[in-house]
Amino acid sequence: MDSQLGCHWLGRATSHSSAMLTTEGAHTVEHDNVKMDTEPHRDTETQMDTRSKMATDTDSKMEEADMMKWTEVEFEEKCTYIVKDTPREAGTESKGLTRAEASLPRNLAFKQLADSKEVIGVASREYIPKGTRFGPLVGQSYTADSVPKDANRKYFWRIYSEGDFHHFVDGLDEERSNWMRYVNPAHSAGEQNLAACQNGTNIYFYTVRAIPPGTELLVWYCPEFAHRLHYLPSEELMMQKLKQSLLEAKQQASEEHVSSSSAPVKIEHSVSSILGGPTTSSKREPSRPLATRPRCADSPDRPLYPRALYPPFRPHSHLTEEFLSLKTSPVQFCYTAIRSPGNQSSATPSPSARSSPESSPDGSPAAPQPTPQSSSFYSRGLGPFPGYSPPAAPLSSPFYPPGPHYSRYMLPHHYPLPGGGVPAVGGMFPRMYPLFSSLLPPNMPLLPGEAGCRFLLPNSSHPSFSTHRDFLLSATTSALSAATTLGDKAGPHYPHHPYSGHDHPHPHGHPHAPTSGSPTAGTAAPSEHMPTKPTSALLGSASGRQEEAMNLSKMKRGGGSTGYKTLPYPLKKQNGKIKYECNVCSKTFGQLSNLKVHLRVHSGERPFKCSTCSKGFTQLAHLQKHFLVHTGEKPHECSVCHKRFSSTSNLKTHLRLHSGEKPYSCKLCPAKFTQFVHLKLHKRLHSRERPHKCPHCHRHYIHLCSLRLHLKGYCLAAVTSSGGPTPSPSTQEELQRINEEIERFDMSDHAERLDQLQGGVEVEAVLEKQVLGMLWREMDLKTSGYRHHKGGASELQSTGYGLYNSVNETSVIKLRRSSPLLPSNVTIKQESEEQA
DNA sequence: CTGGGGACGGGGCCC
DNA sequence: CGGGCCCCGTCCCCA
Repeated sequence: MDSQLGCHWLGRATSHSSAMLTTEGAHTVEHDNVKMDTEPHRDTETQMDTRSKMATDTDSKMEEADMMKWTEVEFEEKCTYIVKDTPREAGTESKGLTRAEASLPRNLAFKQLADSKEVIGVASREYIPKGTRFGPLVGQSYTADSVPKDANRKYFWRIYSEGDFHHFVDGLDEERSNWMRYVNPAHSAGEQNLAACQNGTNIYFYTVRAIPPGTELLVWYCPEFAHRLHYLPSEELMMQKLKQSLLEAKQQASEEHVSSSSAPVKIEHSVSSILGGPTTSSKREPSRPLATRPRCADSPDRPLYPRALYPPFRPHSHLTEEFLSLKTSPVQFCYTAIRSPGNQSSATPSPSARSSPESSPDGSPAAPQPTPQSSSFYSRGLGPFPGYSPPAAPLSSPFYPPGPHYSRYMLPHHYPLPGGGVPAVGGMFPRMYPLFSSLLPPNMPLLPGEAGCRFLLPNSSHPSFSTHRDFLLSATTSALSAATTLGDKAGPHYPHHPYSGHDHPHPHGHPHAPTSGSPTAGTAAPSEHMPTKPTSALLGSASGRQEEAMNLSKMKRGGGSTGYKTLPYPLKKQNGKIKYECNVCSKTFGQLSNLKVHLRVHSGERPFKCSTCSKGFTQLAHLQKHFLVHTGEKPHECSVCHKRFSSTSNLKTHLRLHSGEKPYSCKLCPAKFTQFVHLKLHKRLHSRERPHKCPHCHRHYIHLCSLRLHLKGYCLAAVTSSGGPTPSPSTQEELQRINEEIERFDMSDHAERLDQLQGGVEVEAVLEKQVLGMLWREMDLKTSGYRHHKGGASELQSTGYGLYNSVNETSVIKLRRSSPLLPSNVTIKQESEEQA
């Protein structure tokens, strides 16, 4: 399908095809990284040229600047999308997946080495909008006292509470962690597409830019996070320092340098070491802002390197040289560095986790590295998902994550934390140690229309960095103050997100409740400042157009809504209770809110507008659903065939294909359909002109013979008007069935032929017997009392009209034999049957 | 014409 | 009270 083409490359996860792709990607990566590493400030141009032609610098910078001002609180509150981990299900182990691997959300894919299951990174399988939250990071919790002395701390994350160390989250054990352990760190602003934040006691990764399909996720601290860690706000600055340190290391370690062509070494580098300088960890460490490092009682002799990456303790390895020389593709470099023996991912340090649990804390040598061409993405849980071909490689073929991964796909920023998130604990801040192992840049071109989502530009000279300090809002900085600041700075181009109306700054700087789920509450909402149409940050970003940041609710009001607590007309009371009745269609609703929403149907008000396609919707939920069209998200998966759908309705319809349920049946023929629309279309077949109208009732027939049959005692109106006893309801029902059967016959070719035959009364008698005989047969089949009736159809068949069987054989009509209105022939049939 | 799917509108209900 | 979720229904398109 054409729809699959866009992302096809990612789905081609076979070693062959993916190798080709990876190779191509490697070149790009190399190219970008060469420039990035040598001339970091030019990376912006490179990436802009290759990926973001549609994005204007202004838009990107604005988005970047805004995002980089966000505090962790803002990240949490303004989060637009929430992607939960794939729920753990029984049998996952049998698929050879670790818990960490199995937890990968459906819209992500592991980057793997083709010849092993070694996970070396995480990439997007599809477009991921800016403002998407992943997480929380899962791992084993250790208090300072409970940490094993010999613990491998490469995956340690420190959770802070009110500035003090609270506990560790250890992602080492792949059976006790989640996929986030595999995410590589960004080493430049241009690469960064995730920002790590601690919300409450959990660590989340937020997308800080729209992520095109096939882009590796690369995480870095959010500004506030970095600030708390006393880290450099820009990873590029960090990288510069790293490179400087590596240069020093190279000089100092030239004698003990390990050839890059020799057996690869499992090289890991922690942020700490990077900062401190990799020459020697112990030597450089003092230069690092140790004061920022949380005091860890359990690591007296060695600082924590929770997610070490580059060779922190082996700064003289080939990795360093390669990194410095930039002669080797970063991809290759990455593979070389992280390759570990065996295929078990648990033993394989991915660039994100890039530290093998089995590896020594200081990075022991690893197995020979594969070529970069041998790496591949493999998508798990692909199935027949549009845009992603199920990987043919055995690595991934059996992986079909269960159920929707987007159970709370889109949540308002104020929504409670999903995924069992621990309730936020005020004042708890994370300490993060993102990895530096992967030099893979987001090398995939942007998708059309998403250019505006570009948040970070790979340019350290970007204002977002030059003003970075300004972003370092205190942990207690309220969204209000931040938003106000942003609003003042960003003005109408502030990159709002879909729900941003709630707490985004007003374009004119009007403060409002920052986190209120009810945007209107406490808002003066001067109409002159209220945009007439709501927009969504998400939508706006996806569209590439920067529309005014605005409050959805305000917009609704400004857009002509009936207003807050008011309706344009008084409500009536019924039995002392307010009757929420629509003054247009008189529909009543149980709640005022429902009525108000309903009134938009009549007013035409569509306050929720998609800034991508400008479509308007009456409800935000509809807009949210609609936006899946642009993102390509299909959160609902068929449990049988794993096909994915954007809506539950469509999934439900699809499930009928598996269950065989066809709830929409034609009353005029045996046809049944899974969708109502199909029945409607089908019914048109029955809508032929019917010139033969019954003089007593509404029925009319195509063929005269059918009318004659109908008039032969089966017209309820005629029976009633004839002075006879009023038929009982059950009898009326039976008559109805008979007439339906007559109508079916009327639709058949047999009626056509019979009409042409003009056989008169004799033929009609046969017809009657045949029609009713079919009814009997149906009933008898149901009751297992059927005995072949020699009349009816068989007789018709003998006269050349037996094809009618095909219709009646499947009739569901049942006729009670005791009906007083039954024709005599039916009675005879009954008797004969009972006598037999 | 049928079957299947995508997209969307609308309302009920819960939080 | 509004937001969000869920559901049903409808229309349209395409094979």
